[in-house]
Amino acid sequence: MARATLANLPAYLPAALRTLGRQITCPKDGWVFRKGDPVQAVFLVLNGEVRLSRFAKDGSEIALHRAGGGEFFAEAALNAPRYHCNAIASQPSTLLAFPAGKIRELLAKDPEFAQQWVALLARQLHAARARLERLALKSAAERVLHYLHTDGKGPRCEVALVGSVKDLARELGLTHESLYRTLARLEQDGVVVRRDHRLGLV
Amino acid sequence: MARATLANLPAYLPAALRTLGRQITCPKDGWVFRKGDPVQAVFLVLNGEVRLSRFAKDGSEIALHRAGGGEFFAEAALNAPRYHCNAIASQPSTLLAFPAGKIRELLAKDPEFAQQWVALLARQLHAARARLERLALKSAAERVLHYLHTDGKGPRCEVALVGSVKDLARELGLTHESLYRTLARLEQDGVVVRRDHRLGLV
DNA sequence: CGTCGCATTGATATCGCTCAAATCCGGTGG
DNA sequence: CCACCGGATTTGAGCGATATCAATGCGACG
Repeated sequence: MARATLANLPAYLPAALRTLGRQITCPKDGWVFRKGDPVQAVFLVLNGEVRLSRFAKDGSEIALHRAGGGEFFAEAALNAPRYHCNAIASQPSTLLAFPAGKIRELLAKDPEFAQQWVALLARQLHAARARLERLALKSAAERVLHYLHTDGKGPRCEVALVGSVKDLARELGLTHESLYRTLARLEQDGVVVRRDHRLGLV
Repeated sequence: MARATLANLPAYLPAALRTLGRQITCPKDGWVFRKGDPVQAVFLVLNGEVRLSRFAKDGSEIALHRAGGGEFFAEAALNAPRYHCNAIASQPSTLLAFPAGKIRELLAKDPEFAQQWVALLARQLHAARARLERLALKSAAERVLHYLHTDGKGPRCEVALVGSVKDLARELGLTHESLYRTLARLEQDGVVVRRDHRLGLV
């Protein structure tokens, strides 16, 4: 039952939303919504991963965003009548769906919620801009170092390589072969270190 | 005097902010704020460009974001006590500074403003993700066509080339030489047309 | 009239992409 | 327990598109 998920809820989830989410599960490659569907909800990923994407005319899929555990997605849909991209689970996932109408109502009536929601959007915007700046870099090594500087934790700018290196390659807009070679060269040059499933500077 | 800038204010600027901004000018390479400074304001670029950056240990500057005319920056600072990056003018710039305290107050007390602010952030997030999708494309021609499809108006997907082509090149993550060649080839192949200062399909 | 920045085109170099192959590893089923 | 399989990882070779460097023309502006 839904209450069992309360333990998994992220700390930054606005209090007003804690009882509003309807839990849904999605198998790998299952569709959460499709481009053009009427907007009904905003989502929070509890487990798994959902990718937002569009399909080019040649059939190739272009990812706009990947939302992992603890992340919202489709927040920007609040002002739109229809979704403008597809949401597909990259892994078996459990989500919380928050009715868009309720959220609009809260924004209008609950100042505290509005502040929390603004903070949430600002965080996402910040992350998107960092990624944008990263993709504008021309060399693979620059992108890796930019990633460490913006997403790394602690003095060593360490990041956990949670999935496969191929996933990181997608995040950086590189082929996995290029990323392997770049990581090998950076490590050989003493710029980064890989240990266990962590990557850091020095 | 500050009132003279009212004509330049973007249409999407929430009404509550129109009298709140303090205009400041910044020379090229002038600092707007530094990492660690207490957060005092959120900014809107009227003219010029401001880059948000950090400095790596080796002294190299890593850009997190560049904000151009009509764009806000440091909106995410509303929730933080101190700025977490540097803001430096890449060109001589004029900005509007909105006191962070006032904005927090408005968010708490003015539901209409809160909704407008949320809509503003959502629009920016949407635009950022569209650009992300574009930068993930590998070929210059694909990026140009994606730009026309997403930002173009009307059946011909026409866009006005407001600034220099160099500016568009930067937006697309290309050198201006590559963009010139790509546009020439696309036009020669009958895919796009350039007339006056407009670019469109067919 | 000189200077400056944008526009345009040419020549060359470079870096990442593509195709290819070998190895490793975990899981699965016999 | 072992054979097998699929996916991730890693390295190699070559190509091609874009970056880079360079040169010229052009218009604006002082």
